[in-house]
Amino acid sequence: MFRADLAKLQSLLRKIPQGKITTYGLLAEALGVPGGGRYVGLLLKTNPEPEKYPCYKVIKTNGEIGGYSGGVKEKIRLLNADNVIIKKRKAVDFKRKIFKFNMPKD
DNA sequence: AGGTTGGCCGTTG
DNA sequence: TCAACGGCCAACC
Repeated sequence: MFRADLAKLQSLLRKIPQGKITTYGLLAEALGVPGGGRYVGLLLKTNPEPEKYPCYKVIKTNGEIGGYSGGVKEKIRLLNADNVIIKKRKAVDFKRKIFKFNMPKD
């Protein structure tokens, strides 16, 4: 289950256009695990392949950066590179940068 | 607006 | 099988 979800996770993350971001909860829903935000974080932290997909685009629902395997500072820097302004470890106007996925029901 | 508490889902030992 | 842990979330103070 772990691997399968991770694969979907990668697929979803790759759909995120530059300048946009998403949240753990949102991803969880897209994965078919509503409320499993923690699960998503777990996936990203245990099987992190930053070279394969932009996991730094994933932030918390309230706009906070959350955490990052490579360090929050790094995450913030990457987000800034994606036109996402971080202020006081929170994303500015993140609400309109959130990318909505198509719920795969499969 | 910021800190704490309990609950969510799934993994791991 | 049980208990503890997470890159979380929402409700409460």
